[in-house]
Amino acid sequence: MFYCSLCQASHTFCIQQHINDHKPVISLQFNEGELIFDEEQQLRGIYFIKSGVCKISKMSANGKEQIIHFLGEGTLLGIRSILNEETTNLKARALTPVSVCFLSKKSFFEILKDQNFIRQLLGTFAEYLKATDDRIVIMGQNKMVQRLAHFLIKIHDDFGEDTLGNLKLYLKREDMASYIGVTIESTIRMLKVFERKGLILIQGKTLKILDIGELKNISKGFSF
Amino acid sequence: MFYCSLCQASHTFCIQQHINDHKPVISLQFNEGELIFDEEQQLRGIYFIKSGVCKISKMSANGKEQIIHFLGEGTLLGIRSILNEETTNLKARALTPVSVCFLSKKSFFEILKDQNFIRQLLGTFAEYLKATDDRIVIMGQNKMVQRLAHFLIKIHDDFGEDTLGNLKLYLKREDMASYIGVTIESTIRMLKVFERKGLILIQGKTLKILDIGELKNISKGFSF
DNA sequence: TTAAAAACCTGACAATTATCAGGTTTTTTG
DNA sequence: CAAAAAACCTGATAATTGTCAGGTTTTTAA
Repeated sequence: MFYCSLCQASHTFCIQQHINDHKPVISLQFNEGELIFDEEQQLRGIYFIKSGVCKISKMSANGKEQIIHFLGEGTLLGIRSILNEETTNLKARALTPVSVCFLSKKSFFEILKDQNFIRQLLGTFAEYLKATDDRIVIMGQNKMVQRLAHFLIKIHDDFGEDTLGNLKLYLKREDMASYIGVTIESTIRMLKVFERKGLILIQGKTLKILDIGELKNISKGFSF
Repeated sequence: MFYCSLCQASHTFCIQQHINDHKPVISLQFNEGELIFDEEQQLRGIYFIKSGVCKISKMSANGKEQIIHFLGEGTLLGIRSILNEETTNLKARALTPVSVCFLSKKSFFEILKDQNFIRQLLGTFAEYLKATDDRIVIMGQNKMVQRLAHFLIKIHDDFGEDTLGNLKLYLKREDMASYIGVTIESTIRMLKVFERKGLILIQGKTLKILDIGELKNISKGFSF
């Protein structure tokens, strides 16, 4: 993590560091719920999340939405389609107010000449691949109890708690369900089970994790 | 696709083209069923599949194996862990006799200086990412009928038919089940359903697809 | 070539998850 | 603020998939 004087934000790595005297990036803001880009769209460049959280999803042939990842600050969006010169295969929507740097395709390929940037990019890709591989394993081998427990831990680890100890990122039951790949009803029922067992506490829009150790056990298929 | 005079094989792209006067690659052979590398292993380099098919899998916390992909010729293995300087997170096992080029870490990083190679590598990563994203959607949103139909089409498209019209790649029910994320029993039962409907024909180790159009419909959740 | 091992198959039953058809509560908006 | 909309919740029931406990067939190896 380092502090970027241009972005005014802390990142694991930052496009702007590599731009130097190339084209300046454009700063864009998206409101909560706004679409950043849709599937099958022709992008003119890539997006770097400075702050906020997005959901990355894809429609199944059934017409149901599967959320692939929740991504926060320090993440690049849209590189895959820019690199392959294809339309996007995923949809990105802001879950909170989101601030991004937009970098044109041309500028991106300029930066791509920088050896340092390439290595960071390859490393990022590699990380992302590892994460998606893990996700396939979880979707394929785990029951929904485990998937929900794993999801809660992930949201806790990735986006943290507020001062009261509640999860910072609020998500609708619908989005939780779409991420873990079950129906809304099943998600609600299992959340209630977790609450009754004293693992979490739900009060309106807030969700507090009370027993992360037990949730970890559940996610691994031990107890429950 | 081009023909590589060193490998004596056709590839979409080839490491050896980029090696020039660097270290020569080592040619390795693996028998059917042999382990190429396991999880949590420290690799000394990367592998490029010249011929044959591998299964790439990962153990879930439950102790059950999830097959992530079946990979054939022209594929690179082990780059993720080399790039991140980490141990492997996946296991690679030969499903048929497999012939690979092994390229040491040092040589790999030499080649990585070549702009052409980098672009090809990034493109490959991007393709792979798209494939895994699709896989998450299928695992999350589709019932096992759809997943099995999708699997059969994929094996057909990726590895083709022999002269008699049977699938070239033979897979055990166990591996089919592990790929689609269900039990062996469920897999067997659904294959029988497909056979009774006249969509496939099973004779011993051979499996012939009779109605690929209908399988495609099923995979999309239409009929059935 | 014949045991042994591995792979394949089946049925009965249990567990998990989805569907449907309502509710209630919370949030948004005119 | 009141009405509308969205989000959340519940129960009854059905569909899907897993588990267990056997089989049979095919392949492997002594």
